[in-house]
Amino acid sequence: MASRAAFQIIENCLTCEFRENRLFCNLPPDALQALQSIKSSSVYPKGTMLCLEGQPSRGIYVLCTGKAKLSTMSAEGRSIILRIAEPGEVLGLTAVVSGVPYESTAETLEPTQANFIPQREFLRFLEEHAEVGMKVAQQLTHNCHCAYQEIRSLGLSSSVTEKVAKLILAWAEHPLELSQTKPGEIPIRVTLTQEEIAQFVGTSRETVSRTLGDFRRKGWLRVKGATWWITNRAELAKIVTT
Amino acid sequence: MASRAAFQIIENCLTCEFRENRLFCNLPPDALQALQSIKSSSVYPKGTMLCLEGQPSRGIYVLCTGKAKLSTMSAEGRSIILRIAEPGEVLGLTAVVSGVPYESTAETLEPTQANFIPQREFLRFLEEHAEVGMKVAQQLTHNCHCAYQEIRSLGLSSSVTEKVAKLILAWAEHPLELSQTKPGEIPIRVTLTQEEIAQFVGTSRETVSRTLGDFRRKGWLRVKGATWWITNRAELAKIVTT
DNA sequence: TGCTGGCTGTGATCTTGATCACGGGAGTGA
DNA sequence: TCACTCCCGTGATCAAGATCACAGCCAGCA
Repeated sequence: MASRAAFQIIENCLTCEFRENRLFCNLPPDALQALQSIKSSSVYPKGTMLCLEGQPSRGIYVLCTGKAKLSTMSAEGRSIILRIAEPGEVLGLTAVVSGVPYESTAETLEPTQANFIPQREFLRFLEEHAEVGMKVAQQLTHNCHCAYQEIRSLGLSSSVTEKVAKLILAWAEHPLELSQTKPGEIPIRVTLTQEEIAQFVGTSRETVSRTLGDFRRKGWLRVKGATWWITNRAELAKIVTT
Repeated sequence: MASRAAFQIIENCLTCEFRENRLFCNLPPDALQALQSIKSSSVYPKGTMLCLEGQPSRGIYVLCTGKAKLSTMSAEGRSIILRIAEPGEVLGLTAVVSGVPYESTAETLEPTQANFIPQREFLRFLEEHAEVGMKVAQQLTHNCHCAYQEIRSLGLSSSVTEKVAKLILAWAEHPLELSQTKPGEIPIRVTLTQEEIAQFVGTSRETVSRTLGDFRRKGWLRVKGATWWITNRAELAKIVTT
C-alpha cells in the first residue's frame, strides 16, 4: 500500500518543478519570493483536518502534493462532499477573502504537503501584489465551476447509476500510470471509500455498493483494493448520455 | 400587476442612493468615475436573457434594479435554478475572469436595469484599479456560497417539503412592505412560477403544487397571485430544523 | 364574447432508492 | 493469535416522489 518512491518534499516554490502547471503557483518571481517568506510548509498525514467548517478562518493552505476532500454538513450531521482538491489549489480562500468562518471542511486523503499562510500575511501579500488577485479570482472561479458541476450532478442526473458512472469517468481523465496494463483498460486510483462516494453523489452507501457490483458483473469495471480498472469505458459513457 | 410608482432609472453610479448597500457598487470615487465611462446602462423587460450558458462571454452585467434567475441545463434539456441574483450583483464574472463561455443562463424576472461592461474594458479596468479585485473576489465568494447552499439543499435535505419550506423562509427574510398587513403575517412577493420553484429545489412541478397546497390547508400560507402571506412562520421553521 | 395558452390542482400508478439487518473479510495492535 | 474496527456485499421492506393524465382558472386578445 505504501508508495515505493520516498515521499518527495518540495522545499522551495521558486524551484518547484510543477509550478507552471498549477492553478495558483505560477506567479511572477517577486511575488513568489514574497510568498516564500510568509508561507510555512508541512507534511500532513492522511486524515488530517486542514480546515473545519464553521471555525474562524486562520489562513489558507496551498496544496503541493496529495489530495484533500472538501465537505459540508447539514444541521442533522449528514455530510456531503463538495469536491476533491488537487495539488496547486488553495483551500480556505473564500473564508479569508470575505472574513467569514471556513465554509467547508478539508480533510487530507493521502499524506499531503501544503503551504500554510496566515490570514493577515496573505491579505497584505494580496495588497502588495495585485497580479495575485487574478489568481485568487481564478481559484474562486474554479470553486464555483466545481460547485455548479456538483449541482448539475445532484439536481439533473436522473439515476444514481448515472451519477456513479459519471464520477468514474471523470476519474478516468487522470488515469494511473502502470507498467502492466492491458490495452483498452484504464487503471485509476480510488482513494475514496464507498461511503465517501455515496456522499459525493448524494446517495447511500448500500446503493453505491450495489451499483459498483452491477458494473463489475457487467464486466465494465475491475476492482482490486484502491486500484480500479475501467474495462469498458464506452458502456459507462452510454449510461451518462442517456 | 404593474407597479404604481414609475420605474425609477438610476442614471449615475456616483449619485446612486443604493450604492453603499450593494456588493459590487461601493467602490472608491476614482474607480466609480472610470466605471461610469465604460458602462452602458439599459432597462430590460421581464424575460430577457442577459447571458446564455455556453455562449462566449462578451462582458459583465451589474444589476441596478430588478432580479435575474441564474440557471443551468443538463444535456437532456432539464434545467435547474442556481440562484436569484439581486441588485448590486455582477453576472458573467466567472466567464470574463477565466475567459471561458458563460456558465449559466441569466434571465430577468422583472423589468430590470443593468449596466453592461464589455470584457476588454472590464479587464483593463480591473488592472488599473487593483482595489476592485477585492470586490470581484467577494462577488465570486458570494457565488460559491450560494452554490454551496444549493448543494446542501439538494444533497442533504431529506424531503421536498423541507426544501420548499426552507425556500419560503429564505424569501421571508426580505418581506414586502404593504400598508394593509395583519400582525404576524409576513407578506412576500413571489416572482417564480411553481415550475421554477420545482427547478430550484430539484423536484417536479406537481410535487411543489401538492406541497404548497398542503401548507395552505394547514393554514401556514395564503396565496393570492404573486403575493403570498406567511401566516405561520413558526410551523414552517419547525419542518426545516427537523 | 369566446378562444387560446400558460399556470395550477389533483388522482392513480409505479419505480427508485433509503433504511434496517446481518455476515464476511482485511488490516491492526495488544 | 485473538479481538476490534473499518469496509464491503446483499436481502427484504417500504415510502417518497416521478410520471401520466386531465380539468379548472385566469389574462390577454381578436
